[in-house]
Amino acid sequence: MIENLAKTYDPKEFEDRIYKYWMENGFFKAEVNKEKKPFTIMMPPPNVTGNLHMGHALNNTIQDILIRWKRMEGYEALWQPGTDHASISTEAKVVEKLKKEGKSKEQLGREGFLEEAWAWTNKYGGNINNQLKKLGVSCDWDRERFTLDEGLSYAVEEVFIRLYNKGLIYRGNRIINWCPNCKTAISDAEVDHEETEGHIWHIKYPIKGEDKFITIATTRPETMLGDLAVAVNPQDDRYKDLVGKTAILPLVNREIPIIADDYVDMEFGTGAVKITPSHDPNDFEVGARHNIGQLKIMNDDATINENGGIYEGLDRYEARKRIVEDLKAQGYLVDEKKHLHSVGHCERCKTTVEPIISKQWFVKMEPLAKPALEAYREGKLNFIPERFGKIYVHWLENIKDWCISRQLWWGHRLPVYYCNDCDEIMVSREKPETCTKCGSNNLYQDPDTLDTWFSSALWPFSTLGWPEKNEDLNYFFPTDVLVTGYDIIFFWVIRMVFSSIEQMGEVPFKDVFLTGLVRDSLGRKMSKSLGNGIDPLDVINEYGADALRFTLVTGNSPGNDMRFYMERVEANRNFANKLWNAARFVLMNLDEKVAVEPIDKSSLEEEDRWIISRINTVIKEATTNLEKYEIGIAAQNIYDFIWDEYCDWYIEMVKPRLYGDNLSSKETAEKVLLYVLENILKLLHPFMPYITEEIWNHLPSREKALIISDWPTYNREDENKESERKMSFVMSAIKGIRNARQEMNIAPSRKATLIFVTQDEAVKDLIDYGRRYFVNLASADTIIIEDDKSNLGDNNLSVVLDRCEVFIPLKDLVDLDKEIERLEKEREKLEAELKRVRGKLSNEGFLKKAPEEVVAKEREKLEKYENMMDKVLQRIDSLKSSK
RNA sequence: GGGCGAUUAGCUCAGUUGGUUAGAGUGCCACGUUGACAUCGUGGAGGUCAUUGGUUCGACUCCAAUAUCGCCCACCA
Repeated sequence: MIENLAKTYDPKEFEDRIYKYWMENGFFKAEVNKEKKPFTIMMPPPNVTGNLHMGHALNNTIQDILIRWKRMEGYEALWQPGTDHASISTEAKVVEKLKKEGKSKEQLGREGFLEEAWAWTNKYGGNINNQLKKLGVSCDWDRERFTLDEGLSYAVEEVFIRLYNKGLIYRGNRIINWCPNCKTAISDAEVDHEETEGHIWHIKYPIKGEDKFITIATTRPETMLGDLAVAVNPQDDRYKDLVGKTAILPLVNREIPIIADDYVDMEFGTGAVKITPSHDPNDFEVGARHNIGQLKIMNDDATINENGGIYEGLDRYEARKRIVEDLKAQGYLVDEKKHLHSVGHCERCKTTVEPIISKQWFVKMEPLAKPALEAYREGKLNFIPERFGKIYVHWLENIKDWCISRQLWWGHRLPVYYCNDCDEIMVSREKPETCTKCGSNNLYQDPDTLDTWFSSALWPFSTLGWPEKNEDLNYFFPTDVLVTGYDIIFFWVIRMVFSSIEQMGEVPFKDVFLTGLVRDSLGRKMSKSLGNGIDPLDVINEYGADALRFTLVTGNSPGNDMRFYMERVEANRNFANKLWNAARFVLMNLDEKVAVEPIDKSSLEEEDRWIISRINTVIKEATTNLEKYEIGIAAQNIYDFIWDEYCDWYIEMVKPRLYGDNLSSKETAEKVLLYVLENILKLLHPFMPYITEEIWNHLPSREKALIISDWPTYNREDENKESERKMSFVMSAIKGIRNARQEMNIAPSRKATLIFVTQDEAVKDLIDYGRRYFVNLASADTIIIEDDKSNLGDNNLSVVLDRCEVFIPLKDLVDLDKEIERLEKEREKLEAELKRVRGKLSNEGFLKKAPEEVVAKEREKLEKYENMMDKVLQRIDSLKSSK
């Protein structure tokens, strides 16, 4: 008897202790080891000041499963952790904090603000890592990186400079998305489009020198203050004679040309479009083609600027209202209709984005997108599930240049300097002494910082020390798999791919595993504003990290959203408890000396061979499924085996041996129980690392920690189909007997004689051999085997099996009518089956074209069912006639 | 306007290349405290796999339409 486990599973008692044990022993560490193959995963860096939510819990659980499994398989497994500075989001939080203190960014100045931001980062920066630790993640914490680290910042500058020198980064005056609340430019990817109910107004512009008008349509009338032309389609007969003439902008009285451009859709609106080149991307293009100049009419906070005349100072929506009123009053408003259209919002603060002309820095995307597309087409990059490949391709094929400058302070400042005297641009890591063009020493650095995603795009190699050439980079890069949410493909996945190809010459990872969203029980997105978020830490606290992890990876296939139910967590906690108690049972019955002895195969009994064969198959199935990233199915394989086969059948079958007098048989049972338990713990470890390690630590046979033990492998010689067939007969007999007894309401405590009637010698042997199964599991006291049933009376329950009938004499308890009714139900079931099988076998096409083995299987079924049907009918007749 | 996903037991979901008596968890009903576990055991009820066609000897699985729901992308003022 061995030191016992606690009576009930209590994850709180050991989870933290086990995590500490792993950390103290350095099991998560990875280092260059030429003896081993590397396996690398880069953890998507969470926002440094963020908190763990279910999305993190999901993708980190998946990563941890993969890394633990590969570590056990003998790979040098590196899981690289770290955090992201999240420029716009962190800056907003700090600004808000300052606001509460009555301070502002501008008051503090850049230096002062950055001090505040670092203080904030240091205060909240550790939170998410501690939360991840609760989940059990086995990443190499010694390698933790932060996107604003010195090394990573160096990499960012390096890439910027390289791309600039290659002409892939440029500064340009173009239409960008401006967030008037965050007061910065944002990239296209950071704009969420939302269908919004607005209005469309038709406004007539007088034609100069004529008593005519041209009517345009717009959804943003305030932008007319910046109109520099009216455009029509050159094919449009309605307006042919107006092209080349001049329109007079109402309210403003500016003279603007009427131009012809293919961009205009004759079918839409009035077929005439106002052109506002500084406030609309299409108008910008049209304007450029016709060389009509620029006129910006808005400030950074979306109020009208000095170019807006009497509307100066008004907010954009106030200006819209006033302009519509004025147009109406002056008779220019022709029509006003409700109109559904898509409006861009700032992904972070939800403010309506204003397209606006601005001087910003851009990455030229086409030359970078091309090799990224090729890599995918050449199969160097796989998506799981595959369908996301299409999204990747579509985005890259339609990509536009990436606006990377942000009017923020928290982030990587552009390594760009300007000459105050001659406006020369100098890109360099350090501030140049003098202007490279005019020699002036009157230089200043660009105040802008880079898009956060510019630095995270480099994550797979910057974290390994790039641009320095080192062993780590050589060994661990490229990485093996990236696990992240599908909502981040554009922001991050694609940018890592083209950045890696550009800087490293190869893709950063082979596989991209995309997770779905974790939703609440009603299918809604978990969000702060709805207050429907479930805190993973609360769940861990109540049910343990293992139960949470199991819940997140089961009952769901890759890329699909899932609903989160506490009932499911509870069920998985119950599973952990089941395993806990099974282990407790094994240990209670295990002799310490026996535990370390090898199994003598010749002493194995039928159920031993069966369970060994079964675990062997499960090892194969689970491993294959993991290889296919079918994590949920792998988990299900293991779960079913543990609960149904190991606990419900094997442990129950083996009990008489453990309590019996045959010492050798008892010891064999102990060894097999332990052997299977060891393999169960290994298989389940990646999914439920805590409970498995805790139980493992109680096994007398353990040599080293479970986390670094060897992943089990399939052995051909352990597979035993013969034992599986035999056991499946025994189990179906037991089930049949239990079923009949319960249907007839005979309590399990009422022991009975079982009379097996069969002429099949093999079946006889098996029943004889397996007496104890029936005694223990089918409430039998005596077991009799007969050739012939002719002298058995009718006062029996009868169970029809394959090649065998069981009679249970329970004279006083058996109600004949009820028994007939029960057998009639059996008959109906068999009838349906027979009909199906006969149908198949009488179909000539089936016989001709189906594979032989499939036909043979159906023939076997037919024989079996016919045989069983005969017996059931005989029995029914016999009972009826004896009434 | 394009693209994608979902539709399977009351509920939430699996079902891996077409051949299973279509599964699980949960819920429901009945019975059960034999020393691993009531966070349990045993048995049961419950599904014409959204609809309609097609391919095939054979379709939950492949193809095409339809319907409903959801998501993503897109410059139509």
